[in-house]
Amino acid sequence: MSPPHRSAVQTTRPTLHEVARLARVSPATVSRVLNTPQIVAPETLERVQDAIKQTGYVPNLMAGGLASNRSRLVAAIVPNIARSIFNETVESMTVALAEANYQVMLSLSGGGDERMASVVDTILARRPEAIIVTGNLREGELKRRIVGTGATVIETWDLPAEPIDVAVGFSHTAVGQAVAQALYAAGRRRPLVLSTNTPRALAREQGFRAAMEARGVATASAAPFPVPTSLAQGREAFAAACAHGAPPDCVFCSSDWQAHGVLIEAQKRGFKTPEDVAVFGFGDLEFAESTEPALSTVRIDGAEIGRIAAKILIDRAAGRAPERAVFDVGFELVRRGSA
Amino acid sequence: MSPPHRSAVQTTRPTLHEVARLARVSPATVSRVLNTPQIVAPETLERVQDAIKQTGYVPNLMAGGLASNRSRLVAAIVPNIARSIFNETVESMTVALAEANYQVMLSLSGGGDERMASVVDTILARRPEAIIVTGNLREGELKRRIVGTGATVIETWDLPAEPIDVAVGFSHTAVGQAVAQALYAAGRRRPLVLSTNTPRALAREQGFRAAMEARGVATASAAPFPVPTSLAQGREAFAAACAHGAPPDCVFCSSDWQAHGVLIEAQKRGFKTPEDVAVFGFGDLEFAESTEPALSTVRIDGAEIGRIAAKILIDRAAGRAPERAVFDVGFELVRRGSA
DNA sequence: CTGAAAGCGCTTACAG
DNA sequence: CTGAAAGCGCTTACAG
Repeated sequence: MSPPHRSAVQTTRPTLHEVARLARVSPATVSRVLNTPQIVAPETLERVQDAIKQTGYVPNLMAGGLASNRSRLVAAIVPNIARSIFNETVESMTVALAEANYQVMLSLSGGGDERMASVVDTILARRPEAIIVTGNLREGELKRRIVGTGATVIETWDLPAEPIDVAVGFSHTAVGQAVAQALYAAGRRRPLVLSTNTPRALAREQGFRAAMEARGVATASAAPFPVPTSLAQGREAFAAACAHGAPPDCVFCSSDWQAHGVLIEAQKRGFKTPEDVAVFGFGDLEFAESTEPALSTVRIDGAEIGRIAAKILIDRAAGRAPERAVFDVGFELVRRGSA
Repeated sequence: MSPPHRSAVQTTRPTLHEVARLARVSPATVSRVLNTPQIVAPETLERVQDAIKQTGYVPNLMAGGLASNRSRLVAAIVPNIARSIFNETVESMTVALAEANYQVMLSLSGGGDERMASVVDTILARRPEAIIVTGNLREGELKRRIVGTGATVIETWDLPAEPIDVAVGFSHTAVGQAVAQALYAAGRRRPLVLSTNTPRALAREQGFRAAMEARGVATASAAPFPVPTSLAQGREAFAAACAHGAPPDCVFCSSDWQAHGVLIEAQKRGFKTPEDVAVFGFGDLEFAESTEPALSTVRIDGAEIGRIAAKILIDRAAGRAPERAVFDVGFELVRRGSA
């Protein structure tokens, strides 16, 4: 991909050998300066570092990774990045891993099973030392392929009963229960749940429904929406709910987007929030505190999930096993004006 | 990072040599099957492909990249991914490049100049064949280092007067002018502009201001906000504008987020939109059509920017120079209820 | 159409 | 603390 019309440009980079020659040491010593500086003599160190600066040398990590069998690469598989709740996790993990000289390869799994298969091949071809999964890694061939690599596998944003390796997340069922309890305590008896077609959103719905049922309250639900969620889904669902008999007196949404949509539609239809209808979101996205009224929601510390994942990886690289197989970061109910 | 407590697991992957042995061909032939299948005999092809399937062989791209001096890697530098307007561009580029067997490395430049420097080193260490920049690549050392690699450099989301190499974007000045013209034509004479501290947002503001001035109208502006933008910024800015004498009769925001915030705050203060105050956003984010009233805004085809960037890279890899140095994807004024 | 051989730029026991 | 040497897993002229 080197541009033909610029082929005259000097494009060959200095190698470790050239640095070694300039510093009058062996290539091995330059390698040590780069990777284990503490074991090289101070004067040598300085001479080599000068040579590195002088030549503008940047190590070739393809060569380094091949020789050392350590790619210093972590693969993160997410459904998408356009409007993803996982982005904060990926971002904080990327920053934390960068300090340990690891780089994150983002891979998009959205777009169906065929794409997922080629995504996995593409990932494995780079020999990542760890693979972070958000969303679902379904059973089967792919999972077996990934596990077979021996790489650390971290599942995030959920607490699987049987983690593949290590998991960092929280209980979606518990979230549903907690919201149901709060809404019940506030006197709500005609709940509506908006869900999506993901296992985690469905787990929240189940938790909610079970907790309401235990209190003798039946829960209505809208057909699961596709992800990513949207304002439009919330508006649409609330409008539909109003069309069928008695409107709900509270709505538990599967995202703050949907919840904001419910807020807008309810207001347009003359409902007062929270008096006539209480609204609960999920995610505590940045805008949640700025809606009118401000959104009550469930806060997940996505950045913390990323930080913990990074720590696990770094510890493993240093030969320390993780303290446990499952890390529960919990969640927090944030009560604001809408419920 | 191989987990100590699982060290008994078979973690060595099959190599190209083993595939070759199984298929009873030379390693070179296996390599050809992988990279230039059209030049190998049909029976040989089949035998090798069987062996690949049987062994579950996945090529090692560190080795391949080292040997061929082609990393098949494209670096994308973005400020952040948590709430970034560039994500659609990155996503569409990633998908388009995947089909050509290129992988995108996402790098986060946010967090100041020191981080940017180490980000660039990290990128260069992987020897990407191309580097995509969104946001700003300021002059100086870093830019020189990047250009020095000989990699294709694509600047996106703007039309620089002197592109480093190739640029894909649109004119922010023209956007500002177009919005000003539309608002003026709608009879608005007390405009307010909300901007951010980025060169592109400032260019839009300048374009807007100049176009209004040419029509004899002065433009008020709020102090530039930091990115990423938010609902809160819009609410705050509109509240502040109302505190100082005559409120604006139209607001041009630097994002749909801000615009939505203005909508909310205006409504809360009893303003009618668009009668009392017209609101224009920027970006045509997914939620823009679902606000109340629906948001008038400027649509940018971010995915198209990504697709064009991918095409340029693929063409270059095939030895075809891009048709031109600057690709203008334009923009579209989307008139909905708010202006 | 296929193979033998050299080499890509590093790292890492091993020896001193 | 440092160097010589082998090797990581591929690709690619070159020769046939």
